[in-house]
Amino acid sequence: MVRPTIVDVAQAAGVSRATAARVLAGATNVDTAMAAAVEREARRLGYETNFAARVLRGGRAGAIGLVIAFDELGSLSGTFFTAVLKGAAKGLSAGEVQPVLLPADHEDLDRIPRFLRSGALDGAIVILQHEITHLVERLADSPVPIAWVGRPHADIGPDPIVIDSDNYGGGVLAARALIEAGRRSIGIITGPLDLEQARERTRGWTDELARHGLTPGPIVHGDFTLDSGTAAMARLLQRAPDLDGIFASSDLMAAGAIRVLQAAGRRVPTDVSVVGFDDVLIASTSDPPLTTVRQPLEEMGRAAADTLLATIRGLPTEKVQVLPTSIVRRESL
Amino acid sequence: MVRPTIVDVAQAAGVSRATAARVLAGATNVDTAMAAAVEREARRLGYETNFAARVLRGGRAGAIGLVIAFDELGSLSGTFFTAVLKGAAKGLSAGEVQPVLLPADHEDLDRIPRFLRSGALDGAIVILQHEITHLVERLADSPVPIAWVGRPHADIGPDPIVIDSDNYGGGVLAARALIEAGRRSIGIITGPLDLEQARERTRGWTDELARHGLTPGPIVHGDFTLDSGTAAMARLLQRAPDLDGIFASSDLMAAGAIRVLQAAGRRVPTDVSVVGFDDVLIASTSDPPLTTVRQPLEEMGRAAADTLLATIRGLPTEKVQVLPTSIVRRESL
DNA sequence: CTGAAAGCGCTTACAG
DNA sequence: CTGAAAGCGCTTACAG
Repeated sequence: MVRPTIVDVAQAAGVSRATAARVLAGATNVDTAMAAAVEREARRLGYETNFAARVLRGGRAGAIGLVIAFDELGSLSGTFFTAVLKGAAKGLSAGEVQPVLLPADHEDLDRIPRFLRSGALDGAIVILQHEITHLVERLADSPVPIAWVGRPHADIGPDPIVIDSDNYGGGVLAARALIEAGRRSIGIITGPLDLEQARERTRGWTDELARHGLTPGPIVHGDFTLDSGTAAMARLLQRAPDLDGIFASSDLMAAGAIRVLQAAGRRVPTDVSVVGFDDVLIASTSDPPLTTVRQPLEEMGRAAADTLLATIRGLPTEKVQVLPTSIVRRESL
Repeated sequence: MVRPTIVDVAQAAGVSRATAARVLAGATNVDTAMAAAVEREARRLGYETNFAARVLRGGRAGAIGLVIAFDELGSLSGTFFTAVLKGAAKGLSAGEVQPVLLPADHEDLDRIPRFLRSGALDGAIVILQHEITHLVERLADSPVPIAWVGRPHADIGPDPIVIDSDNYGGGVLAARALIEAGRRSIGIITGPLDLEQARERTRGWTDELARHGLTPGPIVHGDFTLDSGTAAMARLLQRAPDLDGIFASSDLMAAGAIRVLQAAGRRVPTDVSVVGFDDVLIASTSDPPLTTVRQPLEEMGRAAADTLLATIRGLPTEKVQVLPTSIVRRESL
C-alpha cells in the first residue's frame, strides 16, 4: 500500500517530474497531450500530493489551530463553544484549511505555544473562555497570526485580530428590557470578571440603569455555568428578597437562577423577570423559555476564520469586528 | 521571524547537525558537554523540530482525523457528539497526537478520503451518525487505520476497529424498566434505521417485551433530534391514544415526546412513562428529568483513541469493544 | 562517540 | 514549452 509519488505519475505519463508538477499545479502552458496523460495517470494511480513535502518546500501548512478549553467539551457550557466552532469550521473548510483542535489543559502550559512554533499550523483561533485566560500571554507572541474570539484583557501585541460581539450593548438591551417590563429592583449575576466580555455586559447594564435613574441592585458573580447560576441566585435572594428583575450574563446561569427562584416559590415572570445572555439551546428548552440577549456565535466563528485566512494570505481585511447583539423575547420577562 | 533549524542549533553549540539531532532525540551515547551545549542553545534559540521535515523523513504525522457530521456541530444533538469528542480528544492528547476535525459535508464526498491519502494523518476516528452513513463505504478502503464509534452497517473491510455500546442490552433495559413500572401498552420512537445502533435498540426492546408475553406497541421513526421526537409522538398518540409507556431511542426525542404528551394533557409519569437513551445534558434539565439508558460516551471516545493509537504503533489491542449501557433512574418513569 | 552524506517528495528558478 | 537540478529540514545508516 505504498503511496504513489509525483515521480510515479511522471514516469507513467512519460514526462519529467517537473512537467507533472506543473500540470498538477494547474499550469496552462503545457502541451495538451502531456497534460492529459499526466491527469489520466494521476487519477489512475490515485495520486495525492504528499502534504509534508509540500509544506517543507515552503507552502502553507493548510491547517489552523482552534484553541478551546478542554473541560468545556461535552459539558453544559459546551453549547457556547460548539456554536463558535461550527462557524469557524465552516469558514476554514470553505478555505480548504483543516481545523486542528488544541485543547488547553493545565498540565503543560507550553504545549500549545510550542506547537505553534513547529510550523504545523498557519495560524490559530482562540475562543476566549474563563479557563483559557492564563494562556493568553503565552500565546501573544506566537510566530503565526492569531484570531481572538472575545477581547483579551491582557496585552496581545500590535494590530491583533479580534472578533467580538457588542457585550456592552447587550448589557444595555438587557437592562432596558427589564425596565420596560416595569421592573425596578434589578440584580445581576455577572460572568467571571477576568473576561472582558463579562465586565462589558455588567457595565452596559449599570449604565442603562443609571440613565433611568435606577440604582443597580445587588451584584453577584458566577462563572457562566448552570451550577454557578444557582449558587449566585441563592445569594441574591438572601441579599435582596424583594428583587423583581435579574440579568444573568449567560443562559446557563439564567436557567440555574430560575430553578432557585421557582424552588423559593417565586413565579417567573409574574413575580420576577429574568433575562439571559447567549441564546443557546437551553434558552429555548428552559421552563419558561428565556428572554435573552443573542450573540451571533456562529457568525463570530465564521468571521474569525475568514479574517484569519485573509491575513495569512495577505489580503486586506478588517481586523477588529464587533458583531451586534439583539434581544430575543420569549417568556421569562 | 525566521525559525531556527537544527543546523542553527548545531552551529551555536559547535557540533555537527547529526550530534544535535541525536541529543534532541534523547540519545544517551553523546558526550555530556556536547549534549549540554546542544540543549542550552536549543532552548536559547527557541528551537522546535520542524514538523513537516520530520514527517517527510518518515515519521508519523502526529495527527488523527475526527470525522463528524458537520451539521451536528452546535445543534441540539451536538451533545452526543461532543461527549465522544471529549473522550477522543483526551485520549489523543495523552498520546501526543493532534485531533484534526474533518467535518463531513455533502458537497464534496471525496474530500475526506482524499485527505486520508495525503499523508497528513496517521488515522481517523469516525463517529457514526445518521448524516455520515453515505461516507462509510468511501472511507472503508482508507490507507490509514480507522476507528469506528458505532457499528457501520456496510462492509468496512477485515479486522476493523469498532467501539460501540451495548445498544441491544440498552433496549432490553428500557423495556424491562417500563414493564416493571407496570406499563403494558408500550410504544417506541426509533432512531434512523440506517444506523445499526438504532436497529439494535429496537431489537432489544422488542425481544424483552416478547419475553414478558407483551406485543410491541406502535413503532414510529425519528432521527434522534428533538423535533423528530415531537413529530413522532404526535403520530404515536394518533395511532394508540391509550399508550402508557414510551421508549424513545434518544434523550432529545424523549424530551420532544414529553412536551407533546403534556400539551395533550397527559401527565408524565403518572399517565405515561417515558424512557430515553444516551444520558446527555437534556436528560437532567428536562421537566420531568428523564429516566434513560446511559451510554458511556466519553469512555467510548477515549477507547477509540487508545485503540487506534495502539494499532498505529503496532501494539496489541482489543479491536472490537462493546461498552456496557446502564439505566439511570430519574422522574419520567 | 562523531560527522559527512543520503534521501524523504515536492516545487520552481534556471538553462535550453 | 520541457527537463535537470537545487533545496526545504530532518534523521539515520555508514564510515571513521
